[in-house]
Amino acid sequence: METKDILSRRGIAPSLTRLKIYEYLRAASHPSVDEIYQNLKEEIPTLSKTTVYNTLHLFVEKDLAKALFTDFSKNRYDIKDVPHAHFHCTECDEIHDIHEITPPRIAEDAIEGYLAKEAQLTLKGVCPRCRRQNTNSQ
Amino acid sequence: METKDILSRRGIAPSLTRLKIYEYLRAASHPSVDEIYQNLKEEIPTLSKTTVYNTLHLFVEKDLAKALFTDFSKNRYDIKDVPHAHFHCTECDEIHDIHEITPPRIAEDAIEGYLAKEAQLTLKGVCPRCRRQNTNSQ
DNA sequence: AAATAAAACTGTAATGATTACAAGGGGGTG
DNA sequence: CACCCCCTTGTAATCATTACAGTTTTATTT
Ligand SMILES: [Mn+2]
Ligand SMILES: [Mn+2]
Ligand SMILES: [Zn+2]
Ligand SMILES: [Zn+2]
Repeated sequence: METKDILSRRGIAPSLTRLKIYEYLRAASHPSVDEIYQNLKEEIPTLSKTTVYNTLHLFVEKDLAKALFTDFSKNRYDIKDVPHAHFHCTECDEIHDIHEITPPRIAEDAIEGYLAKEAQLTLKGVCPRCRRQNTNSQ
Repeated sequence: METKDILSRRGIAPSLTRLKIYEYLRAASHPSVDEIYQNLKEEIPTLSKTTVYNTLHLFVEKDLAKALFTDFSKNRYDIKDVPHAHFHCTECDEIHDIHEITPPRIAEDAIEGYLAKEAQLTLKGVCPRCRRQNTNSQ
């Protein structure tokens, strides 16, 4: 399906800016607002960072994207897609998709009294590349 | 075990400030830096917010506490204790412990190439109190 | 095609969390 | 008492995010 249609079907007008932000988010790996902004402003020189914020908020509201849970100070975003876990490398701060492990599927009423909508599973540790570098430099 | 000993055995000098911060963190529910600061400065009028930051960083480094993964702008902290999941209410922004569900126990080498150290499982939705309020106000 | 209204986008300023850094202070050791 | 270490403090700088008002673009109506 075309990006244009993905946005339209969620009631989002498919402006050029929104298409580009959506496609960047889809292709990149859990980018921050600033990463999106820095990269797209080459193509769209008039782009404003506020627009990136606005657009991501819109995507999250319309359930096209989600903000990742992290413990560093800037948010990362991800396309809503097949469920998967995330691995947060504490050395390089990259976030990798882990499809071998999935967050448990929680029914909305699984926890007495609560209304559960979404589950995120995040692992923390050292990624393959950083492990290799550590070994080599010893 | 006394708080003093808990700190000492990790190689942390048990100063009054550190004891109080540790005990606040233990008793409170996933406080932010500012919450800890605001509450403790009644008892310790000379307390500096920098000290709260320093102390929490130290606790995390020494594996006494951990920073929670969230998608809002200020970090929340938790005592390292029995594994449990967290529920993040999108209405009131409170974080509740969920002991009925636990993050999967991941072996260090569970994912090919990675070194996994820790797993956090976070649910998102509406907490019981906010659900009741929503119903009442309709 | 001009007029109008709605929506999208921009730039700047304000806010808030976090970090950087340099200096103050207090207790133990010689 | 002098010295040192490390805990603590206060201020300034940095960075992410939000608030907001104004401008541009797009769609709709006349
Ligand atoms: Mn992902
Ligand atoms: Mn907890
Ligand atoms: Zn890495
Ligand atoms: Zn709530």
